[in-house]
Amino acid sequence: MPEKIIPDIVVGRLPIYLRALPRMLEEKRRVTSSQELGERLGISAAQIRKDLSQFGEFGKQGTGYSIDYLAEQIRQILHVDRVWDMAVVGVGDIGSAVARYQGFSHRGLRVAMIFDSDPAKIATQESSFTVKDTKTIKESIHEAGIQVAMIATPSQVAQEVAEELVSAGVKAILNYAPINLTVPENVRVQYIDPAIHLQRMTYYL
Amino acid sequence: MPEKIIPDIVVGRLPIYLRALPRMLEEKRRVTSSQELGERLGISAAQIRKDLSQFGEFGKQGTGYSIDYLAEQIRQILHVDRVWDMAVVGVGDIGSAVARYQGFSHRGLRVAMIFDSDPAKIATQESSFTVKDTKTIKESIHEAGIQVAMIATPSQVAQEVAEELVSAGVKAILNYAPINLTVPENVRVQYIDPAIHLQRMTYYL
DNA sequence: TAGATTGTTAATCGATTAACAATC
DNA sequence: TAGATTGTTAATCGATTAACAATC
Repeated sequence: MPEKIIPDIVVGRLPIYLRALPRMLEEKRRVTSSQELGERLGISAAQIRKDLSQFGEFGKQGTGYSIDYLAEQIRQILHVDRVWDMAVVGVGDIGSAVARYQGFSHRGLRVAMIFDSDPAKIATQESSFTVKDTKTIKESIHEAGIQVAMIATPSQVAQEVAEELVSAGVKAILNYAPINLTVPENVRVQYIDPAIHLQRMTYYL
Repeated sequence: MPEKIIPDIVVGRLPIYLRALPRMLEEKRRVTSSQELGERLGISAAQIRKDLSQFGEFGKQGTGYSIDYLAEQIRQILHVDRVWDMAVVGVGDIGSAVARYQGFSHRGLRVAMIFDSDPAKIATQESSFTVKDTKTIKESIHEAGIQVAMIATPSQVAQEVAEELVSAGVKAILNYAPINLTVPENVRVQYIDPAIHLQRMTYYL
């Protein structure tokens, strides 16, 4: 039975829907509609219904969606109804900010390990972690069964770090280095580069 | 004369093209083709040619594109052939990492001012900046004529900070707080939220 | 000249929106 | 019941790709 292929652009919107739902709960809302959610997010109601309907029927005619239930369903779809251990490579400004960030654990992710190649940093304490030598990436990550990693190294070494991570079994990489990575097609990469986002806006200034 | 409207998705790819070009120069390349650039970026050659042709004719049949010339043209299109001053609001882990980041200036941007509301931080030194009181946002930013800002505050105050920035004349906001902002339609917002990118990948794990 | 690669058009593909029957 | 809102289909819209004449 061939599994239905969901467009990547639809998958990409699910985390945005999911992020909004706990905020609505905080406001003591219990039920929402595609229209209300759409207005908050600047997305059309039709699109939200269409996206969600790819995965099942989560709403009730006349009433809308139970916020709690919808959030739980999206968590399951995205596999964040569990917690994924992550490795961070590069303990510079960004790497340590990420290591200290408290916001991941509610969202199905957690930093479990950090690496650097600088002898002055290796074996020191950073947040609640002892910095490991990047030379041990393959062994440590493989042993821990970690599949998700963030690269926060200088651009020059990002590609080789990526290859090391892949050989250790990593399947999802979030890259903070401002460079395009080449990885096998069964590995996913996402990029965070503030300058890219900013240049996208300066066009309109 | 109505100016041609360029799709936002095309504008969004220009910074990606631009980022790759100086790297090619470093490798002593002087000329490239849509095919070569496309292979590096995982984008089709036809799309790159189509995108660029929206803005002019930058290549030569049979030869390709002069890397130097193309980069300069894209910089002009994106208005990063100058340097934009930016304000950073929130001097936590992310805010200070951004304030210290050296990579903006080559790309047409520069942090010029940082703000926090914590009395323990106001007037202290952070990187090369003296932290200003968020209460002075409107006055300081307006006086400096700053149009670009980054929000790196807790989510709870991000919306009100955004409104303050807008009233000070800011037209482009990069938001690190994991929350959707509501702004007037002449103001652009881009979001950076690592958890969103990560959840987009855990779907496939 | 022969080979390569652009810029552009037309064809294809895919995503978004509008509309509405079903139904809570 | 009347009103509201879903899930889904068909229509529209927009983006990507293929193909090729032009030309360096």
